[in-house]
Amino acid sequence: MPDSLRQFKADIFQALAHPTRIAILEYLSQGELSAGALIEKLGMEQANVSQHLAVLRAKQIVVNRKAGNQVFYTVRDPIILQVLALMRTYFQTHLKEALGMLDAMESPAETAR
Amino acid sequence: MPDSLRQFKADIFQALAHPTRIAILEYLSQGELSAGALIEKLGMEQANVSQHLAVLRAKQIVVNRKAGNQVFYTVRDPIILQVLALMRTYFQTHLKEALGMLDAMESPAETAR
DNA sequence: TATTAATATGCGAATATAGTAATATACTGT
DNA sequence: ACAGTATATTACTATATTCGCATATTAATA
Repeated sequence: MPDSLRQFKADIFQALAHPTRIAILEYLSQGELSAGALIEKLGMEQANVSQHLAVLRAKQIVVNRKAGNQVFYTVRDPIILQVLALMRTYFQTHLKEALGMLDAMESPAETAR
Repeated sequence: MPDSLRQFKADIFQALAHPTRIAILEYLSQGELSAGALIEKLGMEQANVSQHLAVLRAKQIVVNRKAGNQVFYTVRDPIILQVLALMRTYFQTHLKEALGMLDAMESPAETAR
């Protein structure tokens, strides 16, 4: 497989490699949402969410539809949602290590005894 | 879902977000390989490959086994390979756009006519 | 114990990404 | 045309990633 095709895949993964963008896709997995609805659900700055949406748009992971004042987003290909679902499984399998990492970050005092 | 868990997923995606690391995982999907074998197959600098292996190790996507002089790597959880397989499907579905992007990058003269 | 082979690590430069604040654009209703 | 709402873009700063080079580590062998 030529490197350019691997670059394509890597670019998709790169687009998924941010907690906010994962959150966006998880919300969109339930169906179409407007940018404003996403901003509200995420509780984040408008500009910031808009930039993350731009990243997802650039890689064509989401598509948008303008309706008057608003812009509605959907996940273009459900395969992306399958990937996220697989990652959920992966996460559950390795929950222990994951929590270990989190513990180590959040309560370093406990790890030292 | 708490953001910390999304961060965990994002970190995994981040680890996958490089063509060299994708290549490494694709080679390892066929079975265990030594670092040296990977370096040879990839045709890249030893230090560079080793660094990419370190990224995959840090996220526990691969595990290593020392055998004397050599270090053998394997993909720890086949779910990761399923994710890559899904991405292959995704890629095939969107091959046209992907090739469009590549064309645009590689032969800008054609796009301007 | 010195030498070589296999692999990993540290460092610096170049580039990419993320967040914030400010501004721009597009549409709606008056 | 004007004001207001929804969304996108730009500019800037801080931080992270990647690569090449040099060096360190570990094991095998002379």
